[in-house]
Amino acid sequence: MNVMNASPRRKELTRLAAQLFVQEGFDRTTVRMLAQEMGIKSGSLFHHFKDKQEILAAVIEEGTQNALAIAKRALDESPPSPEARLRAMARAHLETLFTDRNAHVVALFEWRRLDDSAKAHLSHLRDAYEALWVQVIEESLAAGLIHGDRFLITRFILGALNWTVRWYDPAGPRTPDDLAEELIAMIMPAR
Amino acid sequence: MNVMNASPRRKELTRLAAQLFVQEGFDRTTVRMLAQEMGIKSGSLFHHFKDKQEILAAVIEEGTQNALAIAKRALDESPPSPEARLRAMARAHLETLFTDRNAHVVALFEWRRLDDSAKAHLSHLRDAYEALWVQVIEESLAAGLIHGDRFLITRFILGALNWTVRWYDPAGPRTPDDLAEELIAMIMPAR
DNA sequence: TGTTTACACTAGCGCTTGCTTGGTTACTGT
DNA sequence: ACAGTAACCAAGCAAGCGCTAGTGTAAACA
Repeated sequence: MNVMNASPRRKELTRLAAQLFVQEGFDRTTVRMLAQEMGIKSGSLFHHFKDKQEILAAVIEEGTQNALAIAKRALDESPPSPEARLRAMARAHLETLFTDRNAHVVALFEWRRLDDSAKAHLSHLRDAYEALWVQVIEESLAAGLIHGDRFLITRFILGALNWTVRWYDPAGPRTPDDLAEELIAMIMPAR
Repeated sequence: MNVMNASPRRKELTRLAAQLFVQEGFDRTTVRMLAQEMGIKSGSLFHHFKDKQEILAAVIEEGTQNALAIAKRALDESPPSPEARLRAMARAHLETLFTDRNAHVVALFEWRRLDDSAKAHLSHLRDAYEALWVQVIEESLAAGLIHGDRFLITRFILGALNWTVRWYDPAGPRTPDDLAEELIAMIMPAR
């Protein structure tokens, strides 16, 4: 087997796997389907990945790392005001869903299929991403921009954003920025 | 096979199935697991249900019907003010998640596993439930209680509420009513 | 030039899956 | 007493599953 490196071939395979996992779900996606999508036979798959689990972990790792990178960059480029930073995070979240939708959806809805060791490894990445949100929300609370329970507000906002993958249509009239704008407006009292 | 009636035995089996579907997911729940949980052999299962799909449909139908009934009752018993009705809907939604969690979670996360005909049949129920939300939100908009895009606000609120199944712990310090209170406070400007 | 490495193939093993079949038991109304 | 019926069981089939073993080949490296 190839070592667990990030060969370009492996990256492409991961991208294709993400697409299939979204279409069919992890359990219903067979190694034969994955292989066919990749233009090889099912046996050859195990040259690139130790087992099916590892493909899932690779998909989720890439998606989360991507989301983290985009969010960090958005915060760096944002004006320092709490409101601007809040808006930047919401935009970044939805931008990820737009450009890297497959991996993100898999991360959200197939997380429980990971085995324990993969979960342990990847939950750090996830926590790092959530920590960005907690920080930005705390700044907004401190500035009196929003009010309420820090924990609940974080969950509600992330819930509203994550759920967008269930109904948002990129081909529709609304841009991701429209959504971000509306969400911020909804949670900020009187402006 | 038993006709598709609602025999008491079938109801109990549906309840147990919901629990397993939540624990393991639909695909990973085998008919043998279901049968064992029910204290019968796997073959006997097909006396009560035509196939595995039908079990899923039964679970989702019951869950949605329950949610609809609870929400309707909550609205009937609520004071007529838009704010009270909004709060009543949020409470009802979370109450459903608390008392009938399994069926609700299955409805949310295993919907795609339904075949087309079941989807067509059940989506009417789903739409009826969402219509209640749209109505209440429209009343709040008309009363100037909240502002913004009707469609987006509905989606954001339902997203935030649905996502609670991912983190809310009924054994924790917060009651469902606490959550409802906080959510309403979050989206209502200045009070 | 000879050796290694990356990548793919063929073939199939051992197991699990959803579901069927044919028969048995216990109860119910006539 | 007897037919009908709901509920179950034992046994197993056909298909599909993840994964392995052994081999071939072309390019890269020594």
